[in-house]
Amino acid sequence: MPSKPLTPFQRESINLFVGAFAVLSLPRSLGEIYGLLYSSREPLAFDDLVTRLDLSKGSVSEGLRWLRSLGAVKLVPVEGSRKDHFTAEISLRKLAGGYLRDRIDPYLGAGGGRLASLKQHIQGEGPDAEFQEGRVNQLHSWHRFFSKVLPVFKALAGKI
Amino acid sequence: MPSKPLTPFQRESINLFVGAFAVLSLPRSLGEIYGLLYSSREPLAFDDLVTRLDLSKGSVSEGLRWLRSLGAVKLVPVEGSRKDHFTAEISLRKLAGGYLRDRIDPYLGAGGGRLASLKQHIQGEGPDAEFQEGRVNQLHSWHRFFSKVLPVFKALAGKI
DNA sequence: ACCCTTGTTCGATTATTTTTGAACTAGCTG
DNA sequence: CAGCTAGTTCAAAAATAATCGAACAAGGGT
Repeated sequence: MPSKPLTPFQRESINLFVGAFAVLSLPRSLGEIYGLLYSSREPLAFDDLVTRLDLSKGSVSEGLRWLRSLGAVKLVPVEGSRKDHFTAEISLRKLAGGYLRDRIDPYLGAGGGRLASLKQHIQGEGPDAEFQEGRVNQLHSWHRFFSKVLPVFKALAGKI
Repeated sequence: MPSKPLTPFQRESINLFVGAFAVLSLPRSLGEIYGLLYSSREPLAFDDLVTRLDLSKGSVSEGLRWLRSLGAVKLVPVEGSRKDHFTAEISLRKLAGGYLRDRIDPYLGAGGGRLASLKQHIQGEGPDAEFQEGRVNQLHSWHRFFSKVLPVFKALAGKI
């Protein structure tokens, strides 16, 4: 029995975020949780999420863990309740920043090492070796590009 | 029987691209195909990909279709062969542009409509309605942000 | 016209990811 | 301390996605 049915505004918001999360290949349950929190004025308790979204406790627990580690959801204390309550983080800086930090930065960070290793494996003579060097150089310039652009992106997101 | 074993340089390149594709949650086979083409000086025929990567014809066919539709791989004519031959597109502008065009732009493009629809569903009185309007306004500003920043990103990628 | 060779399509299979649910831990509360 | 309530964990189930492979076009070449 859903304790309190979702409002149309909440349902639409949830759809919108489910879609946005899907663009990043993230599971539906994350979009639902974030979407409901985003469209709710009051912080919601753990089991509001379970009952109103009709998800299992397990999904909500893991979903919240993921969203919190990203910085997309905050735990807020609620007067007179010992339940955990949550709200959506609505700073684009933190949302986008968290995603980039968790998913992109690690790969980019390891990129330098990977490129050095790739360079080790250049082999052959003449045109072959030159071709391979050209590729490695290009990968370096891609790496530099992303290393410069992503921080700028984060900074711009902070202006919103 | 693998016709011609992969060179260490090719194996490393493939790993690198498998990882990069994984960051975007794209399947391993796409990374393998792109990685091998990227690290091969000569265009490769369809069944070079099949035998050297040990993938099925089906996977290679669908993988190439996907990569081509993105603009990441080009079909090139090869003198005296009626087989299709392929090379990697190495312009970052085209790679990133193709990905954004296919995966992000459609969502962003539909975003305007979705937001208008969300606005329709605002309901309630006083603080509730104000809260919901606030959310819709914020979503609009996020939408504007991405609509401005992504083209700039594409333009910058063209400089590489 | 009839074979090859080349590549595509698409249902079946396999692998991976997501979700569930039940057992468990933590720690308040009376 | 016993009994609740709140939330986590993790193995199993369900759902989804990726890959395979056999049947099928398309279009030369002889």
